[in-house]
Amino acid sequence: MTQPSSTVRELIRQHYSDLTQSERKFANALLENYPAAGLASITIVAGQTGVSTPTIARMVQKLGFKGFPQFHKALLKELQAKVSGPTERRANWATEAPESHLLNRFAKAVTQNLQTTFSNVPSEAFDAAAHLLADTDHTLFIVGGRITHALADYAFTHLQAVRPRVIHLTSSSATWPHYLLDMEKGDTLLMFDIRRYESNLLRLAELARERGVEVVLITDQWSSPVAEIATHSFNCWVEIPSAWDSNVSTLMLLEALISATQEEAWPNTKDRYERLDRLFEQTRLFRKPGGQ
Amino acid sequence: MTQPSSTVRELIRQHYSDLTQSERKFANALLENYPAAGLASITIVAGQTGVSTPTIARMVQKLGFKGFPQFHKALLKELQAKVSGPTERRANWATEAPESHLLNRFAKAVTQNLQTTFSNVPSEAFDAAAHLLADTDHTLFIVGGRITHALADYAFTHLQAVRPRVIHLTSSSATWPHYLLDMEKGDTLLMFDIRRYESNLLRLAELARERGVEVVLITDQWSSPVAEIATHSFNCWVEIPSAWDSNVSTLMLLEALISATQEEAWPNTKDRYERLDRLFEQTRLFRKPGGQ
DNA sequence: CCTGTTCTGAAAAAAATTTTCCACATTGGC
DNA sequence: GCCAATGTGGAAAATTTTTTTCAGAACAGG
Repeated sequence: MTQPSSTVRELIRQHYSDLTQSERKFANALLENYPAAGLASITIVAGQTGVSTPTIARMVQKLGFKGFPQFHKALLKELQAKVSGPTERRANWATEAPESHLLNRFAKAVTQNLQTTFSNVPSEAFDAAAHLLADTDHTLFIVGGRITHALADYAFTHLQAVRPRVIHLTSSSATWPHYLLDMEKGDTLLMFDIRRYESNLLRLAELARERGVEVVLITDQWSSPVAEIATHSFNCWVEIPSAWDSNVSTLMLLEALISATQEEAWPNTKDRYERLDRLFEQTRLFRKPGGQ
Repeated sequence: MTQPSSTVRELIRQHYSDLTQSERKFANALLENYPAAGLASITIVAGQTGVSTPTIARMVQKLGFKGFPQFHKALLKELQAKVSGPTERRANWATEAPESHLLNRFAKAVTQNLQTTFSNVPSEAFDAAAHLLADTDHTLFIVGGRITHALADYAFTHLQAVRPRVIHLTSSSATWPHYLLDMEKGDTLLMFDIRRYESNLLRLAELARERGVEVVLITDQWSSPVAEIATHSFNCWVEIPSAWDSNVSTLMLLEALISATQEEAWPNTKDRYERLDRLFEQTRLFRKPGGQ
């Protein structure tokens, strides 16, 4: 029996791991268009999702409802409570929180940043940079600054899964000379430098350049001084109403780059991914995936 | 025939004078609880209003619908449009690259994720979580998984600037017992766990909980098992057309949380920020900012 | 008080929706 | 590569919903 306190949304999350592929298809559709996507008849709902009616029927039973009508009723009750509850206006995209809530202000700023960042990425440079990152004939070095260290770490984790010969320069610049020693012509250095730009990153870039290393730079909208010597550099809009900078757009660009790199290197990467999966399986560090 | 532009609400106003007493009873009930009161079956709707089914059927025909099902569909469409409405404007924000370019496909997916994530954040839980993170009377522990380690790192770097008593649990779970030793009732543990969920994180959360530690969880749309014991948990939409998951929305939620934390702790934080600035100045690790 | 009109809801008929059953397809293990 | 187990959708059966019909109630006006 469905507990009175739990919303359908919660029920879906609770039972998500029990759901089959087709059932998840509906679950996702519903969560993305909640609750409207579940309020039509089971026939229509199934048609919109692209699955059969029995699939929907089975799924709502898994959630604990006796049948689709009961599920329908539950959704409706939630909708009723929501509308009559606080104030109706959920006009803008956001939570039920008022316009002035930090969440909404934040959403606005971040969206703006993403949009500007995207419309300023030159696609040829992007493709070229992805090509460099996918070049397994040479070594790829990654380095970040004080804040961007975490981004470099993220890039390293993913790129290491995609290709061999990836090296993460630890944040302590004292060790950098050791890495420089191993850099060769044709290697690539992926750098992150957003304000306050760090002088030792500039020094590192200069020395790498002298060795014939290609430098790919991800920086903010004002451009780090490294941009002048980088092979490719990308600007990310980072300003938010706060004392520090947002790295959401930076991460998005990075992920897009990783994705492009992966696409380019796919034939090799696929095998690598599967091996990685098996290794994780063996070390039993991870449970079976909850997701698909 | 129902005009495509007019809402049911408008139709009711237009035809109100044609309606009989019983019909108005339903019209009022619907307007007061719009649109939920009209989205159940005609039988239920009639029952709730205290009139008979033929009355409802006659009325929706007066409004211009062919039958109740068509009326139902119109209401549903309005609801759907309302939710997805203002955000739909993804316009032509993108680079000069063609629609099919990876950059644009990526932008689309990420935007969708951000939007869905945002509209699923419960603002009370958000505020409550920020309150926990800002509580300097207790220690704040931060931990992430294999991929989310970078996010935990990012959170640590920022929160450490905001407040004292922040501890980052290194990714090696072998050392976690040491940290558990120091956890006390009222402390907070900020966790990141996206699929594939890691069983040692669940164990850690359980042990922390036993010690009376508040657990704030940031997870994906399918929810880590930790969610069941967490004090507050937040779902981030992470799916992109790729073999791995995007953490853009995760980072956004994290940054929003940090921002809220900072706002809450500001009187104390301000001084802390200024001291940090002076320290950086002294160690000369950083140049003067290039930005504003 | 009667009559004609309008309104209303019970009940039957019609039209759907939902559920059940079963065969086919797909997946994962050996 | 085969077999068992599981997942999926078509189609019929069961159920519910919607519509229609129609008889009686309410009301206004004479």
